[in-house]
Amino acid sequence: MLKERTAKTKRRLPVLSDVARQAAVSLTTASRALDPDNDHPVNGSTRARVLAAATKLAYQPNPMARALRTRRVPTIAIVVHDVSDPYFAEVVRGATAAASARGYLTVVCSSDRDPMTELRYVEMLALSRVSGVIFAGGGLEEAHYRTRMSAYARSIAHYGGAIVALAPRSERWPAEVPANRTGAHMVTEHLLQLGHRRIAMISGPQTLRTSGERELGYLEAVKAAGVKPVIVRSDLTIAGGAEAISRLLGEGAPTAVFLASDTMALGALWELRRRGIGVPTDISVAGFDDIPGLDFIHPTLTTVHVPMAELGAAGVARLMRQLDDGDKNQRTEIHDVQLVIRESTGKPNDANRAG
Amino acid sequence: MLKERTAKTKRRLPVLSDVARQAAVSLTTASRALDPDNDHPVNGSTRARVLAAATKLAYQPNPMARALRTRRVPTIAIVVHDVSDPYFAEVVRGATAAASARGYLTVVCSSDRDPMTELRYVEMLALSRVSGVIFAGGGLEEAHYRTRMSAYARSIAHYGGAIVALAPRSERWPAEVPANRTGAHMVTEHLLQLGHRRIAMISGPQTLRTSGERELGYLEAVKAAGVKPVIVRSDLTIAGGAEAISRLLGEGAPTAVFLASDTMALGALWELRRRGIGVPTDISVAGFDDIPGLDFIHPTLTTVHVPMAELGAAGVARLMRQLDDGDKNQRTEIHDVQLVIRESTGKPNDANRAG
DNA sequence: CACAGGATGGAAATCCTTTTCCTCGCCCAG
DNA sequence: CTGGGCGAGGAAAAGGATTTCCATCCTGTG
Repeated sequence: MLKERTAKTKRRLPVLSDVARQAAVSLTTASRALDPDNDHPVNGSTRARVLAAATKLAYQPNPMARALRTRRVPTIAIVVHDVSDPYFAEVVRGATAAASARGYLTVVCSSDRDPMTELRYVEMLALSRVSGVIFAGGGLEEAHYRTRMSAYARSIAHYGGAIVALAPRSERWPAEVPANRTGAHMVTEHLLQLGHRRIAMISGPQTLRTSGERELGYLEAVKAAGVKPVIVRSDLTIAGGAEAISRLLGEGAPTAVFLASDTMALGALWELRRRGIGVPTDISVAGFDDIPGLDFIHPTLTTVHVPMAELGAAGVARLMRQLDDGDKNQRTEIHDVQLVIRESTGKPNDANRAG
Repeated sequence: MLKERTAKTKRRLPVLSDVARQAAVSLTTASRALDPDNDHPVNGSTRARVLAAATKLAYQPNPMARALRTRRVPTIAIVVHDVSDPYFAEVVRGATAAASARGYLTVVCSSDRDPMTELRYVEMLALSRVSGVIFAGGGLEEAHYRTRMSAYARSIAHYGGAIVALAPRSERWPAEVPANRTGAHMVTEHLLQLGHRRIAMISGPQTLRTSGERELGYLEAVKAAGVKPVIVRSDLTIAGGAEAISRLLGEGAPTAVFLASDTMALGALWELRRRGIGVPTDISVAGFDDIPGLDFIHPTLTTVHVPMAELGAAGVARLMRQLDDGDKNQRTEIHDVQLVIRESTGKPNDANRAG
């Protein structure tokens, strides 16, 4: 007897049955008294007794037992292309903060832009029955990717998990995305107003819808101004930006370049400096996203500000609405972006204007 | 009958009892056959039958049920000061990749350097019974922080969870840390060899052991060279770096500054440019960590390379050794660092050398 | 020939909540 | 006066694996 008590006191964490015993009620009543969402009536004084017992024992429900029964775990996941990419890092920061404020933990899955890795992650997530999954990046188009992904998505939806995208995707998922087209339009307009007439765009892979939307904004702006559009595409990486700008230089080089992401712009600036081409004196450069630290490069980069952390938080909020209110809204919410003018864009110089 | 079969086929995921039935064995045997670590003997042909049934049904064990029974979840956590800080982002990338290779998901907790937030996270983690927790940053010294943290750590250890630190901490946890002292010594030595005699250090908060170790390396080097040490401290942020360097300028300003982190160095470079002070012509600047992107700032920053992703992966490996082999080793493993010389450090100019 | 002990398999307990289904009074309308 | 319905509470099932404990059947040994 004494031994048993000692063992209990020392070793085990308090469980619901301890609370029930302490409050002299059944497990059922204890559970109901502690769950504010339960609609079964519980007498006020009984509830108070249970609550007191729970407090006294410092009882915390066991998440695993609860998860097993409710088939849902108080955890969400966010799938990104690369956590160490500043864009995604910011989104993750916003999402984890918003999730933890609601008592959820956040699993981060960094696919390194590999479709197989991403699929493997999503399979693990579906199996783990996470409450929701946020896809922060666009879809990685590839042979079996789409079919397998939609199968996993169905399985997640099937057990009641929610899904939200933070970038335009071919799947019809609820989404919170930045105003890609408007932003691209704004930055192109900015270059036009500076007097540029030869404005090229360096975009990401054609399979990425984000790239497509940004191209659209660019195209609208240049066409409206009667300027001939020039688009080259490359990887959304530093190396990709460097490689792409090389292709544009030489005969008939543009006087301004708009890159579909700041990461690529970093690569372009790097390559231009390597070649001794002045920015913005010889060529103006603009990016997109406004990742942190753009004030510390040289020259500081003109870009379009995307509210990254806000997107992450909005994704979590959307997830929670689906989970709590059964929100079935599939609409894509657009988040405003802002033009940020820094040093890397300026008027075209005479030689270029003449050429 | 038919209805039952339909329901089974359509709706539910296969569970162990389905496999057992299919293979005509008991639940017990099915479980044992599927678990390679189980030492209870199972007949070869029986095992084959179970395996075949599992494959045929595409059976995957339910992680929640398993977690409830084994009191452990196939998830680890990493606690960082700020996920969007490039240093931590890299560590997280390394850790998540290593964890997923072992079938573990990774929860990321970004404390924003707030002790209360961090404690709240760790409480959630302990409650969730994550298999292990990696503390990537140093301890946030504060009133109740240490006692509460050690209480949570005990509770984690109590249920069999593992803990690893990736920075020196007051708690005696197994740790994988960079060679802070050696690195600081190397970079200070580099400045001495360039001919600098007035070398100041801008360090982080005195409570952070990482700062302390880096100060030690600096002190050893300057003292050995007969140079007077000057240390000022500030926050490990961009703003902190900018603020600290302002304090050093003016009368008797140093000709070289070593900052305890690249983030601070970014702030210092920013402030120096704002004041029109040339780097490295007027003053040499060196950082620590070698966060990604240092090639894109101007001037590129001399620093000490810390293998961030490798630290994250080593942390996971260490966790796994504790979990699998019961490794009780509490030692601190030191990871080599490397001096990376870039543009921000150079010989002191004559005016300074004279002054 | 008897028996210790290993190989093999199964029944049932366990992990801890949540959630059916039931009771049991009691009050009110018909 | 009686059946319907509501407030309150409980017993037991469910959720899906792992892990005791046995129960057999063999085989080698003394």
